[in-house]
Amino acid sequence: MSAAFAANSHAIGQIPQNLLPKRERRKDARPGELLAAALDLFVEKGFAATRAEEVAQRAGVSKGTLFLYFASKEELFKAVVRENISGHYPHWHEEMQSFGGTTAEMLHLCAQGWWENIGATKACGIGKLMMSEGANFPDLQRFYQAEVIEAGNQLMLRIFQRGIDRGEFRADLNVNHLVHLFVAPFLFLMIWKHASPQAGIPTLQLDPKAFLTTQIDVLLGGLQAR
Amino acid sequence: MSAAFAANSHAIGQIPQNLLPKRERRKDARPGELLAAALDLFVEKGFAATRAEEVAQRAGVSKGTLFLYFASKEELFKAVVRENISGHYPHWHEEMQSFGGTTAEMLHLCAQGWWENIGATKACGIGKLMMSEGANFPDLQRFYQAEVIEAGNQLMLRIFQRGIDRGEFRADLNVNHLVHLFVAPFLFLMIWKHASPQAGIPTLQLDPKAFLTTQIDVLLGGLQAR
Amino acid sequence: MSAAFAANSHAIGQIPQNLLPKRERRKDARPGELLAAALDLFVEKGFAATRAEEVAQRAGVSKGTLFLYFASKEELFKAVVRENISGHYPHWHEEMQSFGGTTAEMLHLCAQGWWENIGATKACGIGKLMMSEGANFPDLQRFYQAEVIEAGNQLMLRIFQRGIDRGEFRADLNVNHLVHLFVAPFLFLMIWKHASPQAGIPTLQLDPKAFLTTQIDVLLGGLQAR
Amino acid sequence: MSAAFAANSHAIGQIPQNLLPKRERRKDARPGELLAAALDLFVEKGFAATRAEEVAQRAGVSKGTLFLYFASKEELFKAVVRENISGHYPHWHEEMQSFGGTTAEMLHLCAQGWWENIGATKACGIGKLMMSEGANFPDLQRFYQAEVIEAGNQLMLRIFQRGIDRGEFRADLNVNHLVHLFVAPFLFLMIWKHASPQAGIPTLQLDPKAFLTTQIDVLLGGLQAR
DNA sequence: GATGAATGAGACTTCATTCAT
DNA sequence: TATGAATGAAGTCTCATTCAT
Repeated sequence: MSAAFAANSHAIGQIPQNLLPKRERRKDARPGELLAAALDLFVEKGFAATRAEEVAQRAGVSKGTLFLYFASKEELFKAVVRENISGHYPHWHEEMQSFGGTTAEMLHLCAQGWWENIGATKACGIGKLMMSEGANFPDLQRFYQAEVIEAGNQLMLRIFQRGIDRGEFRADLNVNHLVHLFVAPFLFLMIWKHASPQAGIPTLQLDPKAFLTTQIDVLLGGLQAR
Repeated sequence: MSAAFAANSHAIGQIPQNLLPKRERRKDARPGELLAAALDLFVEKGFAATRAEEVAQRAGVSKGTLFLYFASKEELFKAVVRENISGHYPHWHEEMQSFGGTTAEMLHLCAQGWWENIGATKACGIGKLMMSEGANFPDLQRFYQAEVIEAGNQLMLRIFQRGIDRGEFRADLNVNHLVHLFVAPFLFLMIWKHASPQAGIPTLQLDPKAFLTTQIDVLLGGLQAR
Repeated sequence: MSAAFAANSHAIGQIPQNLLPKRERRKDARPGELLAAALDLFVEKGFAATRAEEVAQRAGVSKGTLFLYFASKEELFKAVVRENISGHYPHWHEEMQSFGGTTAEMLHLCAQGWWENIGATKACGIGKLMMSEGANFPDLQRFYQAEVIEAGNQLMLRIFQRGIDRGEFRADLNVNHLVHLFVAPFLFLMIWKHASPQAGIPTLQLDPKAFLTTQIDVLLGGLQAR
Repeated sequence: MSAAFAANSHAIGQIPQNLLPKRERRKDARPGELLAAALDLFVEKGFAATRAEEVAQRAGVSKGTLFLYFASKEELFKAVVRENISGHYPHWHEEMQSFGGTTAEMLHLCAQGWWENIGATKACGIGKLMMSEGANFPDLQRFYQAEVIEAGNQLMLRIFQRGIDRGEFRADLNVNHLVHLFVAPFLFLMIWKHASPQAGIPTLQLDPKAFLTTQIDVLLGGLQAR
């Protein structure tokens, strides 16, 4: 197992299309091109400062075409979030269901999967964006809270519950708190990544994967059923 | 010494005005009220999302008055930065010049001063704001880089140089790197403070002053001339 | 006679097609389906508010197909007008030419034909539409004026002239005025029909055919050559 | 009494301002100028076809200024309706309260007031506009229904009730129906007025005030308590 | 100095129309 | 012939900035 856990990198729901007639291929490719351009620009400039026309231009289409595929700038953003973040969840959930190893292994695979699919990619910038601008776009804030945060927490909740149910973890701890503890280092990495490039922040040398591994090991140390 | 180092809290350049006739006082107070309102709103909503009129309203004046004192929204922001961050530098520089203790003590006082004047105040949000929005406002980015980051680094550079010159610190290390190492925990606190309230970031219990003390002690441990 | 006068209801220029192979039939039916959909929507929502795509959808074809048959939305509207209003004129003209009865009978048959083919159908809404929106679409206004109003008036003119020529009507009246007098009740019915459903207009019980009959009889009373 | 009933023609809530400093006067005059321009254009071209910028231009101001006074095109329309139609209601209501004559006289004065303040003015076009375009702007439709139609009906309801209560009118009739009967000729005039100028509608000579008088007399004939 | 009315560039969004397939 | 993806002009609305008073 597990290879798959971490390896469906990008291209959620994208199919090789080299056999389709060109027009058709174009049609199917458009949303992807637009989503890619939008991800770039949203992460680069923020939501408010990204102009719809610029997204279209970068995707090589006209302004009108963008609105052909996405009803509004906010819907475009939601699609970017689904494509790059919450779209991974169902797959991760399946992986988890069919996983045979220990729950500790599972948590490490989660970390690896997250890093490879989100942490190390531009998708990571979306989290930072929501922190900066969320308050100005309540609809997006609600969407992100529900579709990314809550849903993500649910995913983790099940894993910790599995650990408890199988007797691997102590049963006397609040599972929600465990989730928060587990998630904290991921959030830290998200911030750290996007704080760096800009305003003169010094190196703060850090190997993210090693960092995550350490954090999880520490957590697991405290979780082990005696 | 030192009390002054940490205690010029707010109101840089503001004079107690309770003795002036009311009309006069109001007039002189205007820019201060505007700067306070602007700080609040910039930190709360970001630079782009803060409307000039709202700043004026919160300061109890009209939009026109704002532009009477500040040529543009960007200039207003610069003034806020000067008032709340770089405005401290000359004073800190003087403190440093006249300081009689060890350089290690000096660094601890720096940390304390920073925390009390910036870290614990709204000014802290400006750093986060520059990280989020800096890229969209190159002029501000340049200004902040020069007036806050470079100037701050110069300040620290002189302190470390003093330590080396006085034989307190090892002389075989790159002083710039030392500055970066020293500054990193401050940046971390800045991020940590502004990451919390919003999108589901968990508590991450942390006593900032103790955290800074520890970080500096660790650094000093490695710096001590043998 | 006369049956024909009143009975070519809809489907001007439409041919029974049940014997053709399906593909062919569809092809030829296209414009008719589009015209029907367009009539519905124009009457329902007005000219400006009717979107071309919606017309196409309701006709079960794509937007492109609509523009294959009609060069523009305005041309589509003109075609609707021809199909449903002015398209009747040639036929009515022929009826008139070959009609053997009195001119008074003729006028009553006109009223009946108008009511059955226009007044009682959706076509009636086109008149109201031109009253509401005509001013915003000068090209349509001109077209309607010429093709529907002027041409219709010509038709009536000939009838009244026939009455005069045949000594049935007084010869000392301005024929144009007679036409206007005759047409007024038709306009009234057009307005009345489309004013009702909406903004609180009360029932105003009215039997349109009886109303027309009465109006014409009154007119004829004044027209009779002594 | 009664003069006032019919004579507050236009200028609801407008005060002679020749004594105010020019700037102030300007400020207060703007909304009125914009409302006048908007009334003209809405009646002339309809709601959808009227561009905000055109309204501003005709009022001699810029696009931005319009939105300074009216939050949206729909709000502008509502303000036009209030200024020209429902704004009269409170005054009419007071007139009615303090009126000493018979209810029949009252109804005639209503008709006169309506004709002078609405029927004979551009305000009359608003009714026609709502009939044509209301369906496309549900929010306006609701507003108009509540603020103009329902409120107007309430006004009339009280009058008829007064007639019944004072024994002037038969008590065995549904008062709502009476209101509808009374209102019908007003609606007819509204339509009639706006049907004429455009698509070649013939003269249909009609003296509106005489028409209203006749209609009301007929109604009163049927209403008289025996 | 202070005001706040006025401006207009610029953003999002709609939709008739085109055109490659 | 039929499609439907693509376009871009045009419309509504926002807001930093100006300026007469």
